[in-house]
Amino acid sequence: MVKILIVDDEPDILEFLRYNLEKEQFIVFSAGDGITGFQIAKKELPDLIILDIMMPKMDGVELCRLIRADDHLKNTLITFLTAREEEYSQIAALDVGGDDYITKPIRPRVLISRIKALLRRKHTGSAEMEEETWLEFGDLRIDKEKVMIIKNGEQIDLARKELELLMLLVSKPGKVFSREEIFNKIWGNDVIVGNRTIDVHIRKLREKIGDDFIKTIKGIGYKFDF
Amino acid sequence: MVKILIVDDEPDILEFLRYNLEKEQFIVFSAGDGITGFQIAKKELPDLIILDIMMPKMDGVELCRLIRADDHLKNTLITFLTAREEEYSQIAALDVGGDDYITKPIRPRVLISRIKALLRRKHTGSAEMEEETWLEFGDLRIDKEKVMIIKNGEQIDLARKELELLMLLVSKPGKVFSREEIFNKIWGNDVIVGNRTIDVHIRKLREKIGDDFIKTIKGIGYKFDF
DNA sequence: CTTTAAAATTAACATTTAATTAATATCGAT
DNA sequence: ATCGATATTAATTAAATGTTAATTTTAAAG
Repeated sequence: MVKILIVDDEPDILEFLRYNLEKEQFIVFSAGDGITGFQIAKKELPDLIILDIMMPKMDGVELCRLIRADDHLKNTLITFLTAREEEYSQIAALDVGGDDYITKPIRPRVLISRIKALLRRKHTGSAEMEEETWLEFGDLRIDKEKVMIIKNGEQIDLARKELELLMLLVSKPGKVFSREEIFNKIWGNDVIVGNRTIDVHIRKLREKIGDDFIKTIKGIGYKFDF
Repeated sequence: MVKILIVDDEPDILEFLRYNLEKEQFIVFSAGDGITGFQIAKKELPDLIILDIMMPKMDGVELCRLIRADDHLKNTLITFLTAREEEYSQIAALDVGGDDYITKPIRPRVLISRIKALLRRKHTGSAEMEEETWLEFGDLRIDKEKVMIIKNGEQIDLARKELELLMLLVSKPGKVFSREEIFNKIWGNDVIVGNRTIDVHIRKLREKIGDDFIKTIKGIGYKFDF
């Protein structure tokens, strides 16, 4: 029986997670703040702890440090919950010893499959490291390794430049990339291509992944929006 | 005469499966929901039941539990149908006592060969889910351990480089291997060969195993696709 | 140590298609 | 309404890959 502890200050989220996890036969504990969470963790020794990053009193990162410093808990799996925007927190989270992070809004299927992947990884020891090479945004999955996307369950191949462009935009969701920046990163400073080239690639991408993801900021550039 | 029961809420899928199974001389029953499915199963005692995981009223996993709990049906073979995405369902499905699962979109050749393999396994009475050391892609079987290829039941001899190349691609189905990567893994960093060498080997492979399996991603590399 | 057949590689040429350009239309701010 | 920026579509280009056959290498057999 796998025990999971959830630490989050929002009751709605606690309830939502509890419901979805219990449906999958996990044993769920929950706490509304980091201090309580730490106490429960020490008592129950869960297999996995899901931590909200933003919390009053003690935030997730802080609690994670505590857990990693505790002899009985140091090997416990930790998954962070973060709002999509806080990408810096995500980095901090993994720095401080998190095993994974999940962005809000939480999608049950993603949540469950990530958790199971984590647990499996721990079980099988290590080296296997079934690295998830894909990113998921709503009904869009971007699989870099397979050079394709899955949109509504349908597989679509990308061309090289399309993939490069998409990965660039996706590397910082929400950030606006200027045309100049895109040229430099994808073509390099020296290569000279006409100024409609980017537009055409953007168009092909939109055709494949849908119009909603890539937004034009006129006079400035493009951004991947989600 | 082998009897197969299909339970799926999508009429299109039912019809598609029925067509393909009857073509193979199976006797086919079908039901549009779990409850009806269970009734038919008790009456007809099929050899194999194909269950869609996602269904209204009673989902496939639930029905599977029922079947496994029923004295007359508990040994019936069960194959799940899952969308490619629902990785976790697949795990749940096998947990709950499924014998196999097939991902949508369903490929007739794969379907039939999997079903036959299942039936064969049951007949030969090997009680335990013997670990399959081979990979089956439609009518192509690749046995990694025995290092041999069987196409349409006929063994194909591959030359050494051909085999190495195929094994490399198959080691991560779907992953795109760059030419550089292929060179490094098969020839080694130091050996220098002309740049059409890989193409020629790819061509010979395609000649032997069929054109559909190895896909070119221009500008990036090749992938084993199925 | 040849001989021989298969395999691997190279070379020459053909074909494919992603990437780019070009031409024209549309948009959006002022 | 105008102008600069972006969108769209189709045509073109250039690079990558496909194909075939000839050549070289390898390995096995005599």
